[in-house]
Amino acid sequence: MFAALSSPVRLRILLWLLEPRAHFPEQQDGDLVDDGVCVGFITEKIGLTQPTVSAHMKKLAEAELVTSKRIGNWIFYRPQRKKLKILGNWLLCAADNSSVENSTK
Amino acid sequence: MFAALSSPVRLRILLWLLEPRAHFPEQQDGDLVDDGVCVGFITEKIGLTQPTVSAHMKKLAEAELVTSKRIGNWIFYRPQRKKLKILGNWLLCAADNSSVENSTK
DNA sequence: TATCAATATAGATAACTTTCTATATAGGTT
DNA sequence: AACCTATATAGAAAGTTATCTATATTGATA
Repeated sequence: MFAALSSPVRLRILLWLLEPRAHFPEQQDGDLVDDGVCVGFITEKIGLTQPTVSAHMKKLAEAELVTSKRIGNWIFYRPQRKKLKILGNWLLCAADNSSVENSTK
Repeated sequence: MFAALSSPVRLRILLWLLEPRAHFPEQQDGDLVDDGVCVGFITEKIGLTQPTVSAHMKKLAEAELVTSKRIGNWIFYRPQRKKLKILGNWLLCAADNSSVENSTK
């Protein structure tokens, strides 16, 4: 998870996905919030090639920070807010020294 | 910060530093909690060479996840709990950002 | 069925990271 | 001062990651 977040490109994309209406135009075939953002929009905004973006999205998905959903030709990526909250709480917990030594990573 | 945490070795070390009494023997010249843990202890426990550990500690320090303090010959590393809390809260905040949240927990 | 459009996969290359060995530095001790 | 001990820095080799171009896959459409 930290590895997935450690790339500035991926972190930027994830933050965009968390507030899709602030960063992307409306989509015809899928709702920005309910369905996610299509790869084409992300590719255009980040300014890298489409295969590179695909690879980044794969890593975010493997870390379960996003989920994907196909509608027609498009694949929509949506952030997994629950996962981010778990990570946030885990950090707070670790910072407070609450003798939790889990290694479920 | 995420880059610093993305190495399993560094994450492990940081978690040890957060609970030093659970993971290290007492030190003569510095208190495990108040002063931090010396590089020698960390090196022995992680099973890498001393220069490698030094490099890892440098990265953690550059990310301000630890601070260092010299006492005599030793350098003691102590975790920056405040920084971890800031990161944890930032993640929680980012996760909550957008308006609509489907509660499929 | 042939074609198109959106995304994924494969493979190559460059850049970065991790680790090591050897050596330097800085503080303490004799 | 000379030496010892703990940690840092330098430099090289190996492993990993990011990026590209070219191609494959998958679903929609004419």
